Amino acid sequence: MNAGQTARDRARAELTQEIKAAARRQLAVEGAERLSLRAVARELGLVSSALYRYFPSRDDLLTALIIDAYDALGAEAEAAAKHQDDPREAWLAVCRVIRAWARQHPHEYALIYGSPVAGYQAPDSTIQPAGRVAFVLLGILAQAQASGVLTPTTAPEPSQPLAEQLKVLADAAPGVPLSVLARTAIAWTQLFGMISFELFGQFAGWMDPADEFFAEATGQLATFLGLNR
Amino acid sequence: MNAGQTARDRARAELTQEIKAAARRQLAVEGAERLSLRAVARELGLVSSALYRYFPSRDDLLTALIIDAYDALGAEAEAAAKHQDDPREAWLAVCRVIRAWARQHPHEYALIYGSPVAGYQAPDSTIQPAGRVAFVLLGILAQAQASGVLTPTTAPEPSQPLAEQLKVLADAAPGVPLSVLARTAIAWTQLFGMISFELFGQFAGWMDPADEFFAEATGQLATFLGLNR
DNA sequence: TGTACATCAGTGAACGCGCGTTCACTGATGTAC
DNA sequence: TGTACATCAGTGAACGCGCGTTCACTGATGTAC
Repeated sequence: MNAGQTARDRARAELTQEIKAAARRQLAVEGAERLSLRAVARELGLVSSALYRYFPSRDDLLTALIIDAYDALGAEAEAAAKHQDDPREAWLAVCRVIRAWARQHPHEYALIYGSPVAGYQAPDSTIQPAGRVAFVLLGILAQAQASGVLTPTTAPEPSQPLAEQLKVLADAAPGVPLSVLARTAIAWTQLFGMISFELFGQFAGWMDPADEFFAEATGQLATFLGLNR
Repeated sequence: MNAGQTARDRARAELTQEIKAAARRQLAVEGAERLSLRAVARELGLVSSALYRYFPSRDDLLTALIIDAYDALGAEAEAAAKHQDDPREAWLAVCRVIRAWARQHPHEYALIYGSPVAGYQAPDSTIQPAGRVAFVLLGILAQAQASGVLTPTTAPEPSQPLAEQLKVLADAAPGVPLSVLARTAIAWTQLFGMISFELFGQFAGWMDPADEFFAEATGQLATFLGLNR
Protein backbone atom coordinates (compact mmCIF):
# COMPACT_ATOMS: atom_id res chain seq x y z
CA MET A 1 0.00 0.00 0.00
CA ASN A 2 0.91 3.65 -0.30
CA ALA A 3 2.53 2.69 -3.54
CA GLY A 4 4.95 5.28 -4.82
CA GLN A 5 4.76 7.24 -1.57
CA THR A 6 8.15 8.55 -0.67
CA ALA A 7 9.13 9.63 2.83
CA ARG A 8 8.82 13.14 1.54
CA ASP A 9 5.25 12.55 0.44
CA ARG A 10 4.36 11.13 3.81
CA ALA A 11 6.00 13.98 5.68
CA ARG A 12 4.17 16.44 3.48
CA ALA A 13 0.79 14.84 4.11
CA GLU A 14 1.48 14.71 7.81
CA LEU A 15 2.55 18.32 8.11
CA THR A 16 -0.43 19.40 6.03
CA GLN A 17 -2.65 17.75 8.62
CA GLU A 18 -0.69 19.32 11.46
CA ILE A 19 -1.08 22.76 9.94
CA LYS A 20 -4.81 22.27 9.67
CA ALA A 21 -4.99 20.97 13.21
CA ALA A 22 -3.09 23.97 14.54
CA ALA A 23 -5.29 26.26 12.49
CA ARG A 24 -8.38 24.58 13.93
CA ARG A 25 -7.07 25.10 17.44
CA GLN A 26 -6.55 28.78 16.68
CA LEU A 27 -9.98 28.96 15.15
CA ALA A 28 -11.49 27.58 18.33
CA VAL A 29 -9.87 30.32 20.37
CA GLU A 30 -9.90 33.33 18.10
CA GLY A 31 -12.48 32.81 15.40
CA ALA A 32 -11.98 32.74 11.66
CA GLU A 33 -11.37 36.44 11.19
CA ARG A 34 -8.39 36.36 13.46
CA LEU A 35 -6.90 33.18 12.12
CA SER A 36 -3.37 34.12 11.19
CA LEU A 37 -0.82 32.23 9.17
CA ARG A 38 1.98 33.63 11.26
CA ALA A 39 0.41 32.41 14.47
CA VAL A 40 -0.12 28.95 13.01
CA ALA A 41 3.50 28.84 11.91
CA ARG A 42 4.59 29.99 15.35
CA GLU A 43 2.67 27.21 17.02
CA LEU A 44 4.34 24.64 14.80
CA GLY A 45 7.80 26.11 15.29
CA LEU A 46 8.03 27.08 11.66
CA VAL A 47 8.82 30.29 9.95
CA SER A 48 5.72 31.88 8.47
CA SER A 49 6.87 31.65 4.89
CA ALA A 50 7.19 27.89 5.22
CA LEU A 51 3.43 27.51 5.19
CA TYR A 52 3.38 28.66 1.61
CA ARG A 53 4.80 25.28 0.62
CA TYR A 54 1.52 23.80 1.85
CA PHE A 55 -1.13 26.40 1.22
CA PRO A 56 -0.73 29.03 -1.48
CA SER A 57 -2.50 31.62 0.67
CA ARG A 58 -4.47 32.20 3.80
CA ASP A 59 -7.68 31.83 1.86
CA ASP A 60 -6.72 28.35 0.73
CA LEU A 61 -6.13 27.33 4.30
CA LEU A 62 -9.57 28.68 5.18
CA THR A 63 -11.09 26.72 2.33
CA ALA A 64 -9.48 23.53 3.62
CA LEU A 65 -10.87 24.19 7.10
CA ILE A 66 -14.32 24.83 5.71
CA ILE A 67 -14.34 21.59 3.76
CA ASP A 68 -13.06 19.66 6.77
CA ALA A 69 -15.77 21.18 8.95
CA TYR A 70 -18.53 20.24 6.52
CA ASP A 71 -17.11 16.76 6.32
CA ALA A 72 -16.84 16.36 10.07
CA LEU A 73 -20.42 17.47 10.55
CA GLY A 74 -21.59 15.34 7.65
CA ALA A 75 -19.90 12.28 9.11
CA GLU A 76 -21.58 12.86 12.47
CA ALA A 77 -24.96 13.16 10.83
CA GLU A 78 -24.45 10.02 8.76
CA ALA A 79 -23.38 8.01 11.77
CA ALA A 80 -26.37 9.17 13.80
CA ALA A 81 -28.79 8.28 11.02
CA LYS A 82 -27.32 4.82 10.61
CA HIS A 83 -27.97 3.86 14.21
CA GLN A 84 -31.68 4.47 14.06
CA ASP A 85 -34.18 2.34 12.21
CA ASP A 86 -37.25 4.41 12.88
CA PRO A 87 -37.25 7.47 10.58
CA ARG A 88 -38.64 9.82 13.20
CA GLU A 89 -36.01 8.74 15.69
CA ALA A 90 -33.36 9.05 13.00
CA TRP A 91 -34.46 12.60 12.26
CA LEU A 92 -34.36 13.55 15.92
CA ALA A 93 -31.00 11.89 16.41
CA VAL A 94 -29.48 13.74 13.48
CA CYS A 95 -30.80 17.04 14.79
CA ARG A 96 -29.34 16.35 18.22
CA VAL A 97 -25.98 15.35 16.86
CA ILE A 98 -25.74 18.42 14.64
CA ARG A 99 -26.52 20.69 17.55
CA ALA A 100 -24.03 18.89 19.77
CA TRP A 101 -21.29 19.25 17.18
CA ALA A 102 -22.11 22.93 16.73
CA ARG A 103 -21.89 23.56 20.45
CA GLN A 104 -18.62 21.72 20.69
CA HIS A 105 -17.12 23.56 17.72
CA PRO A 106 -18.77 26.96 17.74
CA HIS A 107 -16.17 28.68 15.62
CA GLU A 108 -16.07 25.92 13.07
CA TYR A 109 -19.85 26.09 12.95
CA ALA A 110 -19.68 29.85 12.49
CA LEU A 111 -17.14 29.35 9.74
CA ILE A 112 -19.57 27.30 7.67
CA TYR A 113 -23.00 28.56 8.74
CA GLY A 114 -22.23 32.02 10.08
CA SER A 115 -21.70 35.29 8.30
CA PRO A 116 -19.09 35.09 5.57
CA VAL A 117 -15.52 35.89 6.48
CA ALA A 118 -14.63 39.40 5.34
CA GLY A 119 -12.68 39.39 2.12
CA TYR A 120 -13.04 35.66 1.65
CA GLN A 121 -14.93 34.25 -1.27
CA ALA A 122 -15.76 30.56 -0.90
CA PRO A 123 -14.81 28.58 -4.00
CA ASP A 124 -17.18 26.09 -5.62
CA SER A 125 -15.31 23.20 -4.06
CA THR A 126 -17.11 23.92 -0.79
CA ILE A 127 -20.56 23.39 -2.28
CA GLN A 128 -20.48 19.62 -2.48
CA PRO A 129 -19.36 18.91 1.11
CA ALA A 130 -21.96 21.43 2.25
CA GLY A 131 -24.65 19.18 0.86
CA ARG A 132 -23.68 16.15 2.89
CA VAL A 133 -25.89 16.96 5.87
CA ALA A 134 -28.83 17.72 3.59
CA PHE A 135 -28.39 14.34 1.94
CA VAL A 136 -28.71 12.62 5.27
CA LEU A 137 -31.97 14.37 6.04
CA LEU A 138 -33.33 13.61 2.59
CA GLY A 139 -32.24 10.00 2.94
CA ILE A 140 -34.31 9.64 6.09
CA LEU A 141 -37.39 10.87 4.27
CA ALA A 142 -36.72 8.62 1.30
CA GLN A 143 -36.42 5.65 3.58
CA ALA A 144 -39.63 6.55 5.39
CA GLN A 145 -41.38 6.87 2.06
CA ALA A 146 -40.02 3.57 0.79
CA SER A 147 -41.10 1.68 3.90
CA GLY A 148 -44.52 3.29 3.82
CA VAL A 149 -44.33 5.08 7.16
CA LEU A 150 -44.28 8.60 5.78
CA THR A 151 -47.62 10.02 6.86
CA PRO A 152 -49.33 11.95 4.07
CA THR A 153 -49.43 15.57 5.10
CA THR A 154 -51.78 18.38 4.31
CA ALA A 155 -48.88 20.31 2.84
CA PRO A 156 -49.81 22.36 -0.21
CA GLU A 157 -48.28 21.68 -3.58
CA PRO A 158 -45.37 24.06 -4.18
CA SER A 159 -45.72 26.63 -6.92
CA GLN A 160 -44.24 25.83 -10.30
CA PRO A 161 -41.00 27.85 -9.94
CA LEU A 162 -40.40 26.47 -6.47
CA ALA A 163 -41.06 22.93 -7.68
CA GLU A 164 -38.37 23.52 -10.27
CA GLN A 165 -35.84 24.43 -7.60
CA LEU A 166 -36.81 21.52 -5.40
CA LYS A 167 -35.94 19.05 -8.14
CA VAL A 168 -32.34 19.20 -6.99
CA LEU A 169 -33.51 17.56 -3.80
CA ALA A 170 -35.70 15.01 -5.54
CA ASP A 171 -32.71 13.05 -6.77
CA ALA A 172 -31.57 12.47 -3.21
CA ALA A 173 -35.06 11.48 -2.04
CA PRO A 174 -36.76 9.48 -4.76
CA GLY A 175 -40.47 9.04 -4.32
CA VAL A 176 -40.89 11.76 -1.74
CA PRO A 177 -43.62 14.18 -2.83
CA LEU A 178 -42.63 17.71 -3.77
CA SER A 179 -44.77 19.13 -0.99
CA VAL A 180 -42.68 17.20 1.55
CA LEU A 181 -39.46 18.29 -0.12
CA ALA A 182 -40.57 21.88 0.31
CA ARG A 183 -41.14 21.17 3.97
CA THR A 184 -37.74 19.53 4.20
CA ALA A 185 -36.16 22.74 3.02
CA ILE A 186 -38.18 24.57 5.65
CA ALA A 187 -37.14 22.13 8.35
CA TRP A 188 -33.55 22.39 7.26
CA THR A 189 -33.46 26.18 7.58
CA GLN A 190 -35.36 25.89 10.86
CA LEU A 191 -32.81 23.51 12.32
CA PHE A 192 -29.86 25.70 11.54
CA GLY A 193 -31.77 28.84 12.42
CA MET A 194 -32.23 27.56 15.95
CA ILE A 195 -28.65 26.47 16.33
CA SER A 196 -27.35 29.77 15.01
CA PHE A 197 -29.59 31.73 17.35
CA GLU A 198 -28.37 29.67 20.26
CA LEU A 199 -24.68 29.97 19.41
CA PHE A 200 -24.78 33.58 18.29
CA GLY A 201 -26.42 34.77 21.47
CA GLN A 202 -29.99 35.57 20.42
CA PHE A 203 -31.39 33.42 23.19
CA ALA A 204 -29.39 35.25 25.83
CA GLY A 205 -31.51 36.14 28.79
CA TRP A 206 -34.70 34.24 28.05
CA MET A 207 -34.16 30.87 26.40
CA ASP A 208 -30.77 30.33 27.72
CA PRO A 209 -30.43 26.64 27.98
CA ALA A 210 -32.23 25.87 24.73
CA ASP A 211 -32.44 22.13 25.31
CA GLU A 212 -36.15 21.99 25.94
CA PHE A 213 -36.95 24.31 23.10
CA PHE A 214 -34.75 22.37 20.73
CA ALA A 215 -36.37 19.08 21.67
CA GLU A 216 -39.85 20.53 21.29
CA ALA A 217 -39.09 22.23 17.98
CA THR A 218 -37.39 19.25 16.35
CA GLY A 219 -40.26 17.06 17.48
CA GLN A 220 -42.83 19.34 15.90
CA LEU A 221 -40.71 19.54 12.77
CA ALA A 222 -40.69 15.75 12.51
CA THR A 223 -44.46 15.74 12.66
CA PHE A 224 -44.56 18.61 10.18
CA LEU A 225 -42.59 16.44 7.77
CA GLY A 226 -44.87 13.47 8.20
CA LEU A 227 -42.51 11.46 10.39
CA ASN A 228 -44.97 10.31 12.99
CA ARG A 229 -44.59 8.24 16.07
CA MET B 1 -37.48 73.53 22.42
CA ASN B 2 -33.99 72.10 22.76
CA ALA B 3 -33.86 73.92 26.06
CA GLY B 4 -30.35 74.33 27.37
CA GLN B 5 -28.85 73.09 24.10
CA THR B 6 -25.75 75.04 23.26
CA ALA B 7 -24.23 75.24 19.81
CA ARG B 8 -21.59 72.89 21.10
CA ASP B 9 -24.21 70.35 22.12
CA ARG B 10 -25.82 70.52 18.71
CA ALA B 11 -22.52 70.17 16.91
CA ARG B 12 -21.68 67.20 19.07
CA ALA B 13 -24.95 65.44 18.40
CA GLU B 14 -24.58 66.10 14.70
CA LEU B 15 -21.05 64.81 14.43
CA THR B 16 -21.96 61.75 16.48
CA GLN B 17 -24.57 60.98 13.83
CA GLU B 18 -22.09 61.64 11.05
CA ILE B 19 -19.59 59.29 12.59
CA LYS B 20 -22.19 56.56 12.79
CA ALA B 21 -23.29 57.24 9.23
CA ALA B 22 -19.72 56.99 7.96
CA ALA B 23 -19.21 53.83 9.98
CA ARG B 24 -22.37 52.36 8.48
CA ARG B 25 -21.13 53.13 4.99
CA GLN B 26 -17.86 51.36 5.79
CA LEU B 27 -19.76 48.48 7.28
CA ALA B 28 -21.73 48.10 4.06
CA VAL B 29 -18.54 47.80 2.06
CA GLU B 30 -16.16 45.98 4.36
CA GLY B 31 -18.15 44.20 7.04
CA ALA B 32 -17.97 44.60 10.76
CA GLU B 33 -14.63 42.90 11.27
CA ARG B 34 -12.89 45.37 9.03
CA LEU B 35 -14.60 48.43 10.38
CA SER B 36 -11.75 50.71 11.37
CA LEU B 37 -11.80 53.88 13.43
CA ARG B 38 -8.97 55.31 11.38
CA ALA B 39 -10.84 54.79 8.14
CA VAL B 40 -13.97 56.40 9.57
CA ALA B 41 -11.92 59.38 10.73
CA ARG B 42 -10.29 59.59 7.32
CA GLU B 43 -13.67 59.71 5.59
CA LEU B 44 -14.76 62.56 7.82
CA GLY B 45 -11.53 64.49 7.40
CA LEU B 46 -10.67 64.07 11.04
CA VAL B 47 -7.63 62.80 12.80
CA SER B 48 -8.21 59.34 14.23
CA SER B 49 -7.78 60.37 17.83
CA ALA B 50 -10.61 62.87 17.48
CA LEU B 51 -13.14 60.04 17.44
CA TYR B 52 -12.31 59.30 21.05
CA ARG B 53 -14.19 62.45 22.01
CA TYR B 54 -17.32 60.69 20.72
CA PHE B 55 -16.81 57.00 21.33
CA PRO B 56 -14.49 55.75 24.05
CA SER B 57 -13.41 52.81 21.91
CA ARG B 58 -14.07 50.91 18.74
CA ASP B 59 -16.31 48.53 20.64
CA ASP B 60 -18.56 51.34 21.75
CA LEU B 61 -18.98 52.46 18.17
CA LEU B 62 -19.91 48.90 17.26
CA THR B 63 -22.43 48.82 20.06
CA ALA B 64 -24.02 52.01 18.77
CA LEU B 65 -24.26 50.52 15.28
CA ILE B 66 -25.82 47.35 16.62
CA ILE B 67 -28.46 49.24 18.55
CA ASP B 68 -29.21 51.44 15.54
CA ALA B 69 -29.57 48.36 13.33
CA TYR B 70 -31.99 46.68 15.71
CA ASP B 71 -33.95 49.89 15.91
CA ALA B 72 -34.06 50.38 12.16
CA LEU B 73 -35.28 46.84 11.63
CA GLY B 74 -37.73 47.15 14.50
CA ALA B 75 -39.17 50.33 13.04
CA GLU B 76 -39.65 48.66 9.65
CA ALA B 77 -41.44 45.74 11.25
CA GLU B 78 -43.69 48.00 13.31
CA ALA B 79 -44.64 50.07 10.30
CA ALA B 80 -45.43 46.99 8.23
CA ALA B 81 -47.63 45.55 10.97
CA LYS B 82 -49.54 48.78 11.38
CA HIS B 83 -50.65 48.87 7.77
CA GLN B 84 -52.39 45.51 7.88
CA ASP B 85 -55.60 44.75 9.67
CA ASP B 86 -55.75 41.05 8.96
CA PRO B 87 -53.31 39.23 11.28
CA ARG B 88 -52.21 36.73 8.66
CA GLU B 89 -51.48 39.52 6.20
CA ALA B 90 -49.69 41.44 8.93
CA TRP B 91 -47.48 38.44 9.68
CA LEU B 92 -46.63 37.98 6.02
CA ALA B 93 -45.97 41.69 5.57
CA VAL B 94 -43.62 41.79 8.54
CA CYS B 95 -41.71 38.77 7.23
CA ARG B 96 -41.37 40.38 3.82
CA VAL B 97 -40.20 43.67 5.22
CA ILE B 98 -37.61 42.03 7.47
CA ARG B 99 -36.21 40.06 4.56
CA ALA B 100 -36.15 43.16 2.38
CA TRP B 101 -34.26 45.13 5.00
CA ALA B 102 -31.79 42.30 5.47
CA ARG B 103 -31.11 42.11 1.75
CA GLN B 104 -30.64 45.85 1.55
CA HIS B 105 -28.32 45.94 4.55
CA PRO B 106 -26.57 42.59 4.53
CA HIS B 107 -23.67 43.67 6.70
CA GLU B 108 -25.88 45.36 9.24
CA TYR B 109 -27.98 42.22 9.30
CA ALA B 110 -24.85 40.11 9.79
CA LEU B 111 -23.80 42.43 12.58
CA ILE B 112 -26.90 41.68 14.60
CA TYR B 113 -27.91 38.19 13.48
CA GLY B 114 -24.65 36.74 12.19
CA SER B 115 -21.72 35.24 13.99
CA PRO B 116 -20.38 37.45 16.77
CA VAL B 117 -17.60 39.85 15.90
CA ALA B 118 -14.27 38.46 17.10
CA GLY B 119 -13.17 40.02 20.35
CA TYR B 120 -16.39 41.94 20.78
CA GLN B 121 -18.69 41.25 23.68
CA ALA B 122 -22.15 42.75 23.25
CA PRO B 123 -23.24 44.68 26.35
CA ASP B 124 -26.67 44.23 27.91
CA SER B 125 -27.86 47.47 26.35
CA THR B 126 -28.30 45.60 23.06
CA ILE B 127 -30.80 43.12 24.49
CA GLN B 128 -33.77 45.42 24.67
CA PRO B 129 -33.64 46.77 21.10
CA ALA B 130 -33.13 43.20 19.94
CA GLY B 131 -36.56 42.35 21.28
CA ARG B 132 -38.39 44.94 19.23
CA VAL B 133 -39.01 42.72 16.24
CA ALA B 134 -40.16 39.89 18.47
CA PHE B 135 -42.65 42.22 20.11
CA VAL B 136 -44.18 43.01 16.75
CA LEU B 137 -44.70 39.34 15.96
CA LEU B 138 -46.17 38.69 19.38
CA GLY B 139 -48.41 41.71 19.02
CA ILE B 140 -49.88 40.28 15.84
CA LEU B 141 -50.75 37.05 17.61
CA ALA B 142 -52.20 38.91 20.58
CA GLN B 143 -54.38 40.93 18.27
CA ALA B 144 -55.54 37.83 16.44
CA GLN B 145 -56.37 36.19 19.74
CA ALA B 146 -58.22 39.25 21.00
CA SER B 147 -60.34 39.50 17.89
CA GLY B 148 -61.09 35.81 17.93
CA VAL B 149 -59.50 34.94 14.59
CA LEU B 150 -56.64 32.87 15.99
CA THR B 151 -57.48 29.35 14.90
CA PRO B 152 -56.99 26.82 17.68
CA THR B 153 -54.11 24.58 16.67
CA THR B 154 -53.27 21.02 17.48
CA ALA B 155 -49.99 22.20 18.96
CA PRO B 156 -48.93 20.21 22.01
CA GLU B 157 -48.64 21.83 25.41
CA PRO B 158 -45.00 22.76 26.07
CA SER B 159 -43.18 20.93 28.83
CA GLN B 160 -42.99 22.60 32.21
CA PRO B 161 -39.43 24.00 31.91
CA LEU B 162 -40.13 25.32 28.44
CA ALA B 163 -43.38 26.88 29.60
CA GLU B 164 -41.34 28.68 32.24
CA GLN B 165 -39.07 30.19 29.60
CA LEU B 166 -41.98 31.14 27.37
CA LYS B 167 -43.47 33.30 30.10
CA VAL B 168 -41.20 36.11 29.00
CA LEU B 169 -43.18 36.15 25.77
CA ALA B 170 -46.55 35.89 27.48
CA ASP B 171 -46.36 39.47 28.73
CA ALA B 172 -46.13 40.75 25.18
CA ALA B 173 -48.96 38.54 23.96
CA PRO B 174 -51.62 38.35 26.65
CA GLY B 175 -54.18 35.61 26.16
CA VAL B 176 -52.19 33.69 23.59
CA PRO B 177 -51.87 30.04 24.67
CA LEU B 178 -48.47 28.74 25.62
CA SER B 179 -48.56 26.20 22.84
CA VAL B 180 -48.84 29.02 20.32
CA LEU B 181 -46.06 30.97 22.02
CA ALA B 182 -43.82 27.94 21.61
CA ARG B 183 -44.68 27.93 17.93
CA THR B 184 -43.97 31.64 17.75
CA ALA B 185 -40.46 30.99 18.97
CA ILE B 186 -40.16 28.30 16.33
CA ALA B 187 -41.47 30.61 13.63
CA TRP B 188 -39.14 33.34 14.76
CA THR B 189 -36.03 31.16 14.46
CA GLN B 190 -37.35 29.84 11.16
CA LEU B 191 -37.73 33.30 9.72
CA PHE B 192 -34.22 34.37 10.57
CA GLY B 193 -32.82 30.98 9.68
CA MET B 194 -34.07 31.39 6.13
CA ILE B 195 -32.82 34.92 5.78
CA SER B 196 -29.41 34.00 7.16
CA PHE B 197 -29.13 31.06 4.79
CA GLU B 198 -30.02 33.29 1.91
CA LEU B 199 -27.61 36.07 2.81
CA PHE B 200 -24.78 33.85 3.94
CA GLY B 201 -24.75 31.83 0.75
CA GLN B 202 -26.23 28.48 1.77
CA PHE B 203 -28.75 28.65 -1.05
CA ALA B 204 -26.06 29.20 -3.65
CA GLY B 205 -26.57 27.01 -6.65
CA TRP B 206 -29.99 25.56 -5.95
CA MET B 207 -32.40 27.97 -4.32
CA ASP B 208 -30.81 31.03 -5.60
CA PRO B 209 -33.60 33.49 -5.87
CA ALA B 210 -35.31 32.47 -2.65
CA ASP B 211 -38.44 34.53 -3.25
CA GLU B 212 -40.76 31.62 -3.95
CA PHE B 213 -39.40 29.57 -1.12
CA PHE B 214 -39.68 32.46 1.27
CA ALA B 215 -43.28 33.13 0.30
CA GLU B 216 -44.17 29.47 0.63
CA ALA B 217 -42.42 29.05 3.96
CA THR B 218 -43.82 32.17 5.61
CA GLY B 219 -47.28 31.17 4.41
CA GLN B 220 -46.99 27.73 5.97
CA LEU B 221 -45.62 29.30 9.13
CA ALA B 222 -48.65 31.56 9.37
CA THR B 223 -50.91 28.54 9.16
CA PHE B 224 -48.69 26.74 11.67
CA LEU B 225 -49.30 29.61 14.08
CA GLY B 226 -53.04 29.54 13.60
CA LEU B 227 -53.23 32.63 11.42
CA ASN B 228 -55.57 31.37 8.80
CA ARG B 229 -56.96 32.92 5.73
C1' DT C 1 -21.83 94.13 28.39
C1' DG C 2 -17.42 92.60 29.79
C1' DT C 3 -13.96 89.88 31.96
C1' DA C 4 -11.73 85.57 34.00
C1' DC C 5 -11.89 81.07 34.11
C1' DA C 6 -13.38 76.33 33.00
C1' DT C 7 -14.72 73.11 29.64
C1' DC C 8 -14.38 70.86 25.58
C1' DA C 9 -13.04 69.62 20.38
C1' DG C 10 -9.70 68.54 17.45
C1' DT C 11 -4.47 68.11 16.39
C1' DG C 12 -0.25 65.70 15.52
C1' DA C 13 3.13 62.76 16.94
C1' DA C 14 4.17 58.61 18.86
C1' DC C 15 3.90 53.66 20.86
C1' DG C 16 3.71 49.03 20.00
C1' DC C 17 1.67 45.72 17.55
C1' DG C 18 0.62 42.09 13.98
C1' DC C 19 -0.33 40.86 9.49
C1' DG C 20 0.20 38.39 4.36
C1' DT C 21 3.33 37.68 1.01
C1' DT C 22 7.86 37.58 -1.75
C1' DC C 23 12.44 36.12 -2.62
C1' DA C 24 17.10 34.47 -2.80
C1' DC C 25 19.26 31.03 -0.11
C1' DT C 26 20.93 26.34 1.95
C1' DG C 27 20.65 21.75 2.70
C1' DA C 28 18.20 17.50 2.54
C1' DT C 29 15.58 13.98 -0.15
C1' DG C 30 14.50 11.62 -4.48
C1' DT C 31 15.49 10.00 -9.39
C1' DA C 32 17.85 8.31 -13.55
C1' DC C 33 21.54 6.18 -15.41
C1' DT D 1 26.09 0.46 -5.49
C1' DG D 2 27.50 4.93 -6.82
C1' DT D 3 27.31 9.35 -8.97
C1' DA D 4 25.17 13.71 -11.01
C1' DC D 5 21.43 16.25 -11.16
C1' DA D 6 16.69 17.82 -10.12
C1' DT D 7 13.25 18.59 -6.86
C1' DC D 8 11.55 20.17 -2.80
C1' DA D 9 11.28 21.97 2.39
C1' DG D 10 12.32 25.26 5.38
C1' DT D 11 15.07 29.74 6.50
C1' DG D 12 15.60 34.56 7.40
C1' DA D 13 15.26 39.04 5.98
C1' DA D 14 12.55 42.33 4.04
C1' DC D 15 8.43 45.05 1.99
C1' DG D 16 4.57 47.63 2.81
C1' DC D 17 0.65 47.92 5.19
C1' DG D 18 -2.93 49.19 8.71
C1' DC D 19 -4.55 49.14 13.19
C1' DG D 20 -6.30 50.99 18.30
C1' DT D 21 -5.07 53.92 21.70
C1' DT D 22 -2.52 57.58 24.55
C1' DC D 23 -0.99 62.14 25.50
C1' DA D 24 0.40 66.89 25.77
C1' DC D 25 -1.04 70.69 23.10
C1' DT D 26 -3.82 74.82 21.06
C1' DG D 27 -7.67 77.33 20.24
C1' DA D 28 -12.56 77.86 20.34
C1' DT D 29 -16.98 77.82 22.98
C1' DG D 30 -19.58 78.25 27.28
C1' DT D 31 -20.41 79.95 32.18
C1' DA D 32 -20.46 82.77 36.37
C1' DC D 33 -20.08 87.00 38.29
